[in-house]
Amino acid sequence: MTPTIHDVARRADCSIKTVSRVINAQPHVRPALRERVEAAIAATGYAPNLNAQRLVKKRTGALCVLTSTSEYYLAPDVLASAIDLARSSDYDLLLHIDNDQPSSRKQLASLIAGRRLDGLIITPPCDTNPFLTELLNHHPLPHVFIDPFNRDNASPYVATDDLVGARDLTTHLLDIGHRRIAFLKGNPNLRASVDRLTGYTQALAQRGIPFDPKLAANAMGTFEGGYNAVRLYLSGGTRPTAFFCVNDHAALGVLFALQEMNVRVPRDISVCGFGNHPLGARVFPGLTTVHQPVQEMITAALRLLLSILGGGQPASPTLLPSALVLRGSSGSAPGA
Amino acid sequence: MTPTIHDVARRADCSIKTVSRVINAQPHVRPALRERVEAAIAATGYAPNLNAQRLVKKRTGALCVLTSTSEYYLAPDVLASAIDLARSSDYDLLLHIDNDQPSSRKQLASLIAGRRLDGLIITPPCDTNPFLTELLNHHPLPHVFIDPFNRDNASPYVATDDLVGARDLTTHLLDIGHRRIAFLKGNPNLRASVDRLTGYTQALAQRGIPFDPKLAANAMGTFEGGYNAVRLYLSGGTRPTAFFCVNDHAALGVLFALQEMNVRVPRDISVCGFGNHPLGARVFPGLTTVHQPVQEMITAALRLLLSILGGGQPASPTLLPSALVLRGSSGSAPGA
DNA sequence: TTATCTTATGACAACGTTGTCAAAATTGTT
DNA sequence: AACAATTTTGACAACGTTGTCATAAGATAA
Repeated sequence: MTPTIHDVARRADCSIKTVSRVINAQPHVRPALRERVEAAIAATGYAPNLNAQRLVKKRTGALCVLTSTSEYYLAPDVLASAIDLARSSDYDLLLHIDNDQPSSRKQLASLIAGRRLDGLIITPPCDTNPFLTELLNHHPLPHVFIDPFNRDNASPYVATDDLVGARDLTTHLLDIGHRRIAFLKGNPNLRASVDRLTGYTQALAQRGIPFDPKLAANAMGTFEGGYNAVRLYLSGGTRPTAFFCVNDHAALGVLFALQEMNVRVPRDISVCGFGNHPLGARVFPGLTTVHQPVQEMITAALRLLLSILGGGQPASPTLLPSALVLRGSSGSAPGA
Repeated sequence: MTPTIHDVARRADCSIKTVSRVINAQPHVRPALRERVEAAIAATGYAPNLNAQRLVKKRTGALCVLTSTSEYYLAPDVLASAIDLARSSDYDLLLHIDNDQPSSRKQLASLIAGRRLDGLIITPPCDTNPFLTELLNHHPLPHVFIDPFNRDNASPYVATDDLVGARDLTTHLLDIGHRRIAFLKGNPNLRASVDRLTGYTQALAQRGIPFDPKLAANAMGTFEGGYNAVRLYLSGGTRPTAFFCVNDHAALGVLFALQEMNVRVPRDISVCGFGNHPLGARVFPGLTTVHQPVQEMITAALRLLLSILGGGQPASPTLLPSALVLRGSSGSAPGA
């Protein structure tokens, strides 16, 4: 039988309450007794029963990261630090993949309406899922957004400065002689997509280069989208000298298509992505991109959530900086 | 205040036990009363308190996938089906990234010795982590291995038939004319690494081609390992006509190095990986590889674990088939 | 020493479920 | 109609903690 607090108390010849005090590092236990209890804990191999604690403390002890399969690269190593952080605050970190399918909805409802969570971290594009909004309306739950579409929202959030990142990268391309830079747009329901496009146009405007709508095509932010966009572009008349893609997935599609068509990158055409997905460092040539601190965003969001749960004040939104990552896929414009 | 079973009972004018019966779909409730209770549940928005249930049922309600950051591609979409499956059996699926660092160890100990889990799924190379073994020795916990190093182990496991996969791919390379096929080895503590090498040598043997130890170099199963191995090989005398890498990570490193050195793939040298990591479909040329059904392995392992927890018999080990995935990175041997 | 204040300790009732078992209600049998 | 057999229902004690509050034990002051 696994030992309970009673076994420890009996062994240390004291009350269960005293053991409880020792476990929870509470004051009002004399050193001698404290030691006796600690010895008893060690001897019995006692560990407090989580469910009993949670029951009386009225906490579920679970937080959840709500994510869609598509947008972020949430591989375990990215999550590791968040899992770590959560556990050190005595929370389990769950993961829910919200694909808006019936089964996913049902489970989401069971999580939220079933009061199985203490808090929620919502990554895009889940923040624009009306089913979720509805659910949260009826069943209030502390939550934090990552990169939400609507920043005027009352809920706290963490985001990257996509606009500046995109502007900087575009400016860099202009600096190395590019004048015809195509922008491959993404999902317009994502804050990041919109901001990146804005950053692109702002950079052009700063150099007095008119925005040419023909240079802004839709790639849906997917590999296939990027791939198809290139096929379309290169069959047309004037080529761009660079493709700036709303994210790395699209950029990899572009790269693939160009290499397939024997277009030399970056000699003939430069390719840039956004996000600094690990894949970008594995393809040849390495993908020039903008680093988006996904891991930092998640841990920042979790920290925010924990501070809310801890009764802290509703911390102010955080904007994390992005940073250029220059690799082989970009270079001077042909003839520049 | 969130409603409890008492609120429902009061409203339905019956005992809490009856409500409990209805919740748990147990017999011995007359239809009329059952309906009244259901109405009361709907009216109050009642959902049972998980911790109370788990406390009395003596379950933690948590399973954990133990993974190392390196070996498998456990992105959320791969985990999605397992998370789904777990939740439909009323378990939370946790994730622990075991990097054998002090902090990771501490948390692993807290999970296992603290009896915070009902079961464990262990992915390689965690199965060879002595700290874990020790921990499980002292604190027995139902667990299932994925691709364990030692298959004679008493614990049930799920694995892929790496040997056959590697043999098939090697045979394919032989079929299209390759004779000097380099094999880039991986972590010798991984069952998969060993089996893949064996598959390679078996295929050679079947065709009467002697195994040349010079053609078997160590790439550690990493991108950098593959990259460095190529640099080493190509500076030497006779080139291989194909590189068969223990996994896709190494293969991507090989591909990168070759492209950097202007070696044409597959015209000059073919490159193959193992695992069918999503990256392999995103690079140009697409990576020829062997599909390893990671998602199926995880769900199979979970199903096994659930059946054990459900008191089923210790189901027999499962070997899932692998399958060739031929893409652009492999082709006929030069001059063949 | 005695009165007073502070600090330690423990009894006992929560927390919200499910399991056990006895009692009540219903059904079937003669 | 009376009795037995069955089904339905509920009272109450678990489960293993923490919080409340009363009391016991020390420390301090006179």
